[in-house]
Formats: sequence, structure tokens, C-alpha cells
Amino acid sequence: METVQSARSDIVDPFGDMISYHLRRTSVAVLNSLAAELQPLALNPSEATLLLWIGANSGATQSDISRALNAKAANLVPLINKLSLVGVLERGPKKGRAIALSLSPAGIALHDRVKQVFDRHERSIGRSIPQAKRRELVDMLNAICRDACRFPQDLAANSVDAEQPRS
Amino acid sequence: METVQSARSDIVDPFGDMISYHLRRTSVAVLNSLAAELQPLALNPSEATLLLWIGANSGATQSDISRALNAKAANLVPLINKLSLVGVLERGPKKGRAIALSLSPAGIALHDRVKQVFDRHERSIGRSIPQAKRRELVDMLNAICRDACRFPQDLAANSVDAEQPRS
DNA sequence: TATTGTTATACTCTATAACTATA
DNA sequence: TATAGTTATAGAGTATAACAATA
Repeated sequence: METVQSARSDIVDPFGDMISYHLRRTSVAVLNSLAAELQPLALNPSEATLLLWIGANSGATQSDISRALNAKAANLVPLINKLSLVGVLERGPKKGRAIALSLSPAGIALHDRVKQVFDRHERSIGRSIPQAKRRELVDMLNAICRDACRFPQDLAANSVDAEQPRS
Repeated sequence: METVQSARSDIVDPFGDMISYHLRRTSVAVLNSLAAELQPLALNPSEATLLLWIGANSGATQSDISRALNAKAANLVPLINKLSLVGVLERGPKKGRAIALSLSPAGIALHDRVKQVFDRHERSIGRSIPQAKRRELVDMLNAICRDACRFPQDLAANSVDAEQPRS
């Protein structure tokens, strides 16, 4: 019956009101639930995100992806390799050194299934928030993201994009 | 003059309205800015969080921390070791196998400096959000966190706490 | 030569299994 | 034996440096 023997009841939570703490906590929980939902498709959130993005930007290059998703180009290599190996991603015509990436027919089929999972997941995690509030929430998150990137300190070492998230 | 040569202007963002995407994006940006702020104190966000938590819960054990912060006990070991080595953490009297942890005088001094950094950081990232909206934001984040943990799928493998975040 | 793609690598975070110590 | 602490380790995720290829 798995009793937790020494569960103290006088624990103080010094982070109760901190946006930063709740942001991280919630972000982790949401990412974990998305990973669980994607498991039947044999994709993790990173791979699924890449698949969706390329589906929406057929012909884009690795550099384009790197810029759009705030990822290091080097870290995309294993993801692209896996998706290519599985046969959902095609390396198209070269544009200079760059290579145009696009989805194969199998990739498009998988894309649609991934899209369904993302949409269902999004509805699920947002089910306690009225529609109007969701827009407000996304706007607040964008504002915070912008402010965090514009922080007084030296941000040269900070990899998160220095340009505004969205106009 | 570092021109980005092939910055495409026809890039589509398929995640524009997704709460999950903005949550993660913003959480990463906020964590990075906090890490930058903590650099002068030679602490990373994990270590600083641990220091603040023990400061608020003097005499707690490693198990207490593990439960409260949703961390694996094994992963706390290097953090506790570092804080002990630096001389800010003291291993107090044993309660059975457990060891009561508390801050040394130097630890209390560092705690106060960390608290200042956290408070300043919190004000900074929230500066675009009116006070009333911040409470609303935290409430929404808590609701989402709860919903994500209660997801239909099998959550046995999901490490994020299954108990409600706060009453 | 500048940009792009790639490899290798390292560091952090996180998760599990196995071991030790104590009531 | 159950709980607590620890060790070792493996796997993501993310960062940098260096190299190859192409205009």
C-alpha cells in the first residue's frame, strides 16, 4: 500500500509566487505528457517538432531550421539522420552547399498523424483555460520571453534568440 | 558586418498558437537569463534553487527535497556535495538513516544574496505583466501543470508529480 | 573567403539499478 | 525488511571547435 512514512507536513515552498519556477515546472510536465503521447509514433518531441516544421516549410535547409527553432545546426544532424533513415525525410536538390529538405509521401502521412497528436495534446493541456485566456497566456509568454532575452546582463553568451519572437 | 546571407522571408511558423511551444521556448529563455544572473555567485539555477529551499526548510532531509522539488534523490547528491564542499551547507544530526541539512552562517549569507538575485530576476522577466495578471498567469500555469499530469495515457512512466501542485 | 553541413566532443540534466546503512 | 543515502552509469539535450564542401 506504499505508505510514504515520513511525509512532513511543515514543508515551506519558497517559490509559490515565482513565475520562473512555475514556468519551468509546467513546461517540464507538458513536455513529458507530449512525449508520452508521441510514443506510439516512435518519435520524441524534438523529432516530431522537426517533422511538423519541415512539413510547413518544404524545401528549407538545415540553416533555416536552425534559425527558426533556435537550435544549433550540429544538434539537428542526428534528428535529420533518423528521420531520413526511417524514410520520412528526403534530401532534395542542393542550393549551393545547402540541401533542400522535404517530406516523402510516408513523411506526409506521418506528419498528419503527428499533427493530430499535437492538436489533441494542446486541447488537453489547455482544457481548463477558456479560449480567450489562451490567447492572453501566449501573449504573456511572448512578452516574458522577450524581456528575458533583453536582460541587462551580457547576453552574448546567451544562445536564446536576440531578435523579437514575433511581430 | 555579419550579414545573414540567406535569411528567407517566407518561413512559416506552425507553432504560433501552441501553448506548449511557447511554454518551452519561454521557460528556456527565462532559465538562461537566470543562469546569467547567478554567474557572479558561482551557482547555477539548480544549486541556487536548492540553497533557497534548504534555507526555507532548515533540518529537512534529502528525501524531503527530492519530494518537494520533483528531483531524483540520486541527482541531488552532486549538488549537495558541492554546496557542502563550498561550506554553505551543513549535515546535521541524523534522524535514523536520514540526515538533517541546514545552512552554515556562510550559507545564510549566500542565501540572502541568491534571494536578491531571484527577486530581481523575477521582477525583470515580469516587468511587462501587470501585478494582477501575474497571479492569473501563475494560476493558469498551475492548471496546465495539473492537466498535463492527469493526461489519459499511462502516466506510470511519467516522473512529474502526480499530486496536486498546491491546494 | 564565407556559408553550410558534418563530426567529435563535453557538459548538464535526468533516469535507473545496485549497493550500503540504519531503524 | 523498509526507508534513506549513495554510487555508477546511461541517455537525452545542448554547447563549442574543427573540418569538409561549395559557391
